[in-house]
Amino acid sequence: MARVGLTKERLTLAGAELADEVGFDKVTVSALARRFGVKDASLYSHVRNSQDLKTRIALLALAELADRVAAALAGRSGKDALAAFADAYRDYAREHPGRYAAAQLELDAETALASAAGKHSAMTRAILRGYDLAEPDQTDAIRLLGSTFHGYVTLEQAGAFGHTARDSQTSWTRILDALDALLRNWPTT
Amino acid sequence: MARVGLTKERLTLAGAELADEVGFDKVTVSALARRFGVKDASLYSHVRNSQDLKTRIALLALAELADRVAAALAGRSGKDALAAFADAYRDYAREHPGRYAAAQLELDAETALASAAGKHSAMTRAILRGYDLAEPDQTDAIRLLGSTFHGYVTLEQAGAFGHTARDSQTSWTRILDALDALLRNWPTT
DNA sequence: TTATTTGCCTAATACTCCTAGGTATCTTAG
DNA sequence: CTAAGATACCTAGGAGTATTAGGCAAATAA
Repeated sequence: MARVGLTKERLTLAGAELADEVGFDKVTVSALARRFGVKDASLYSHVRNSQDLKTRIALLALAELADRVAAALAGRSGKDALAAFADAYRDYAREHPGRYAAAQLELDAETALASAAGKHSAMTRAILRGYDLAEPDQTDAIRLLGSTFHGYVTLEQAGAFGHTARDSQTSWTRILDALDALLRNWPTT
Repeated sequence: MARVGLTKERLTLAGAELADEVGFDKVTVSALARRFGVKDASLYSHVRNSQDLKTRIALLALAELADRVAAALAGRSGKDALAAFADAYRDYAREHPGRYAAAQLELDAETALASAAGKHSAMTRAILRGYDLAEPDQTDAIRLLGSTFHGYVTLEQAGAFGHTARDSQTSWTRILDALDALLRNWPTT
């Protein structure tokens, strides 16, 4: 019996690929074992359980996404940064729907701290440097941006924007324009 | 063996309650059977399968949500309507997290047509009547609003806004202010 | 080469989903 | 009011997934 060479890392990566192919919720220990041509039980030397596997995939996705966003953001500011951030986000979700869904997995406090989640919020805050917003408006604006991007990407993935004449790419661009205008002219209370 | 009196409707409602208690993804045929004190197999006289049960819960949630939004929207326009719509949405999600998750279930085309989904998009469009927006800006604005509300509610539910000083209710109110300002002053290309 | 680690296996239990076929309870027509 | 039919719920059982325990063989270290 030739060994296949399983490791945490290979399982996590294969799990992420599987998620992109069939959906994150269909990533299962047995499906992954099947993919490697080994028995289910063999995976348990490498991951604690199904939840552990999913968490690892989620952390992988968060890290990948953070890297992409960081690269996109480098050297940009103002609306350029806003668009780069948003596009990095959306592109990742479109290229890797399963991984994106994985990144949405709610992590326990400890795991979240060890994840790239902190990096994400720092980067979101960085976008606003190009706009003149003080606290607490800044926090509100961050929440608005995060909500809008996440919501758009989720709804787009669910096919919500595919059934009308207006194509999704155009709406996306116009929404970025609108958000930019809003940030430049944030209403005071 | 006294009969419990199962029907599609009671199963669907109990499924919705179960979803709110333990999460939509944990709504299972066996859990529901346990709740009624009957055997798993007994449910299959009333629902076709697990997917059918989930779809019914989703349709229930969509209909309930549409009713709430319609009631909230009645007699309001402009920013009032915007806030009423958004609050109805968010309140429903907070009171019924499982149902709200169910409403996100992707339905096949036929089921979607028979659902309250059409009513939802009509109502979203109705909000914009108080603002001076022509097509295709209107479609873009609808997508922005839908994305932001859905994204905010989802992230809030995931606990994303609970760990900083700024409380979520305040951000929500300010974001509605900001969106109102944006709609009143939609940037032209 | 031997000793040790460890990668993968078999075996077994539990839970969920679902089908087939049976029995008991309700409903309704005569 | 009773017999006939419909149907609510049951038992039995097969298939897939999650997980644990313990074993053998392949890789690695001594």
